[in-house]
Amino acid sequence: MDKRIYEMHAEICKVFTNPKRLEIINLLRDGEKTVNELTELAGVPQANVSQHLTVLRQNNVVTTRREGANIYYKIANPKILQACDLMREVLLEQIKENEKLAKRML
Amino acid sequence: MDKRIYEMHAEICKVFTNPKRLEIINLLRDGEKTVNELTELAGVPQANVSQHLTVLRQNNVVTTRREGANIYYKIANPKILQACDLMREVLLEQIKENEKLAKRML
DNA sequence: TATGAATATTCATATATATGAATCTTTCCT
DNA sequence: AGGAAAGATTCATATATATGAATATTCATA
Repeated sequence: MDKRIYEMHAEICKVFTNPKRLEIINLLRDGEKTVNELTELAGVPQANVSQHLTVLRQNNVVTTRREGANIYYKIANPKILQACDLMREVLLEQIKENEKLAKRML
Repeated sequence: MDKRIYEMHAEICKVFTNPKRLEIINLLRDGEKTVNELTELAGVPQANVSQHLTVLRQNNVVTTRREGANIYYKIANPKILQACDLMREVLLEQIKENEKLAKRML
């Protein structure tokens, strides 16, 4: 059937399993940024930022635009941010649940 | 700051990086199912289904309910399905884009 | 064309993940 | 109590991933 779609889906989700990549994605939330800007904002070595950007680019999560010596990165599809935000909501709800449970333990 | 949230977010996304787990999640879309039902529907060895269900359970992506010898699994939070659906839309849009590009190559 | 700034790639290594095989636990039924 | 069905766990192994270090590429400008 469409087992293939599950494989592709699993593959693209791998992009989101790294905290630094998630931070980069979040930094791009309000529009494009250069590698340098991302490097400074994320506080991670430039080479590492570049490695993560490569992963993001290869999976079409971001697109690029060259302007002189700079390369601007931006989120390719706003739905990606929506999905990330939904997952973050799920996370926060989980945390709240755990807190409730913890209180009941007292 | 909230680096910790990126780590948790990355962690929960690992749940979605396996095609069989995604299939299981999809099988649970319309309501709870037993391990046996999931095993038959997914066409995967029972032990492996159980392994994946453990991952899903540990990450609070599913919840369980015992009824006699059977254990029913269901999706813990509908937002999880929403997020999955959004990512699938992104994927399908990517595929369409690639097809367009391919046609232009002719 | 030489230099510097911006970005990308390669490689090595440590760590994590997926899965089959075997085994164990729980519950039901007689 | 004994056996069968439902589900979980453990272990070993193969494969994938993250990152630092070093190096390479691309572009702008003097």
